[in-house]
Formats: sequence, C-alpha cells, structure tokens
Amino acid sequence: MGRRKLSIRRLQSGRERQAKYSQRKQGILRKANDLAVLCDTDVLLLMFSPTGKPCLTVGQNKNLLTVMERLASLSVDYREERAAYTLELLAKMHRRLNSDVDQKNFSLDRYSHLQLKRSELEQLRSQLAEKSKAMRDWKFPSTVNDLGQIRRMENSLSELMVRVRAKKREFQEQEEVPESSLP
Amino acid sequence: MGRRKLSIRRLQSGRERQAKYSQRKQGILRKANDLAVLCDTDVLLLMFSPTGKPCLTVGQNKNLLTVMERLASLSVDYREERAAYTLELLAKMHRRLNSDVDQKNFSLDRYSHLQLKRSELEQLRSQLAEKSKAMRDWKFPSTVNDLGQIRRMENSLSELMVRVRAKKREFQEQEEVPESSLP
DNA sequence: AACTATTTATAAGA
DNA sequence: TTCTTATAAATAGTT
Repeated sequence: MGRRKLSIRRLQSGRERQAKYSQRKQGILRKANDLAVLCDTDVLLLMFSPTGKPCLTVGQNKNLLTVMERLASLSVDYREERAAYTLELLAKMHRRLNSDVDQKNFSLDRYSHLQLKRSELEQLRSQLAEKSKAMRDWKFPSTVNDLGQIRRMENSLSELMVRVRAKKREFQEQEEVPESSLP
Repeated sequence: MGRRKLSIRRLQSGRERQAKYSQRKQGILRKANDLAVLCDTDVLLLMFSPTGKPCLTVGQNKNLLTVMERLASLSVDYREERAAYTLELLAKMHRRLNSDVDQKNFSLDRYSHLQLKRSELEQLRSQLAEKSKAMRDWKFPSTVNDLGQIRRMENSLSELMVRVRAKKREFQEQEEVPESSLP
C-alpha cells in the first residue's frame, strides 16, 4: 500500500522505526475499533512506541481489566487446555533429557577410541553423572492449579531447553576433540 | 476496501458478525505483526470472536505476562498520571454531586407552584435529604497507591455517575408532573 | 503534515 | 467455507 512494496523486517534506524510507528499506529487502531464495532466483540490492542510510550485501546467501552478478566476467567476449560499443553511439553522435555543422559551414560565406551586413560574416562563419567543429576532429579508437577504456576513452569521449561542445548553442545565438543591432541 | 463502502456499525445478525470477524481477523493480525516487526516494538492484540473464542497474539516473541508487566510497571510516572486523572475526575463528580444536592435542597420552594400540601412538601424534602445523604457523605481518598485502588475508585466513579443521572431523571420527573393531577 | 502512485485489504458475489 | 474480482483503504516514498 504505497509507492513500493515494503518488506516486513526490522527497520534499520530508530528514526525510521519511530516514523513508521506513527504512520501505522492510526491504521491499526482504526482496524481494531472497526472490528469491535462491526462484530460487537471485545478487542484489546496494546502497543508500545519505539520510545516506550504505551498506547492502549479497548473496543466496546470496555477497559483493560474487564477484558483481561474475561480472558483470565475464560472458563476452566481454556486454562486447563493451556495447563495440559504446558505439562505435556514439560513431560516431553523431561523424558528427552533423561533419555539423552541415559544414552550418554550407557555409551561412555564410545570414548574409548579416544584412547583416554582409565582414570580420565572415570573422571569424565563422574562429571557427566554429576551434571546430569540435577536434570535427572528435576521433578515436574502432575497438576497445575493457577496461571502463576503455569507461568513458572513455562520459565522452568525455557531453562530446561537451554540446559538440553548446552548438554548437546558439550557432547558435541567432546566428540570433536581430535585424537592427535590426546596423549 | 471492497465492492462498496461498509459503514462501521454493529452488523445485524450474529451470522454476519461471525463472518465479518473471520474475514477481518487475519487482516488485523497481520497488521499487528507487521508493526511489531517493522518497529521492533511490543504489540499485544487480544480479541474475542462473537462466539467468545479468544485470540491472543503478542509480537516479538513476547508473551502476555511480559507485556502486561511492562505496562503495569511502566514507571511510577505513568501510574501517578493515571491516578491523578482518576482523582481529578472523582473530585469533579463529588463537587458536582454535592452542588446538585445543595441546589435542590435550597430551592425546594420551586415546587411550591405545584400546590403540594405542606406535609407533602416536607415529605419530599426529607426523601431528598435521605437519598442525598449517602452521596454527600461519600468520601474519596486524597492519594492513590496502587492499580487496584485506582480500579476500585474508577468503579465508584461509574456508580456515582449512574446515581447522578438517576438523580437528574428523578428531578425531571418531579417537574414533569402536570398540575392538574395534583389536589 | 500533505500528496499520490501503488499496494493491500476486503465487500459482495459465485 | 473458500475463491474471485471490483473497489475502498492504507500507506511508501516523497515534498
């Protein structure tokens, strides 16, 4: 909608971003309002300008709290769906993590071709065991009761994923050690 | 943006509203995402379909809580500005209310032309005094410390406005009584 | 902030 | 619902 097609990617300069924000802000505000009026629905739009100034609009004479409460109380179904999804993801990560650890623990013999000394092998094994203990012992709850708990679990999930990635990198690095560098 | 110009007013049938919602939902979602990407800003869009199904999207890989917290913690300035505004409105309503009540109390003689009996006039006066007492005695706080308090005050404000409107209607109805219906 | 050439969104119809 | 197409709206580049 303009002289040329603009590809949707972060604009380079802050000045460009601020200009574009001013340019498009009115448009999206109108869209939100039109939708709310035409369809007689709640529409909440909250945006922050690149300089951090907030712009909040809620259709249909509602206010932020009303709409957020509508979402929060949306029905036990919705929350439970969300909770179930989070739990499922967590369980999957947990299994994957333990499976990784088990696999590595059971296949430490793979490193024997590196011609490590027996003591070094044992040391490696104990390091791995130690590092994997926290992961292995990590428990996830079997039920979720509130949004706060869901949120904390999602944070745990993020941390877990970081740890899994770090673990993978660690093993990759172990395997990339060239034989010539070993005694 | 279509064969004809569509005027922005609530569509008549639920079927039309649902259809229009489906039609426009994608458009506004794209707008919200484009804005977030182009300007590297937080954009939160929450809408409910006419059937009550929620649709939440938050730009820039953020989540609902992150953005709401950004708003909530936006700076003491913003909250204070909001609190000051709410307080100002409340004070204005309070003054207006008391001024209305005082005016009416002092001008009860206006109703004398209705040729009410003295006892009826006294009864009216006492009813008015009683009804206005709650309003007159209503106190508003001089400081606001948290968003919850602001919210409660905004609710009080709504109630106050309803009561003021009711009061006005009441006086109007009093004045609309035709003389012929009185003894 | 205002101007237009263009692109985009979408209203109506199939 | 989904597609098509004429047309209204939004807006990119420019001033």
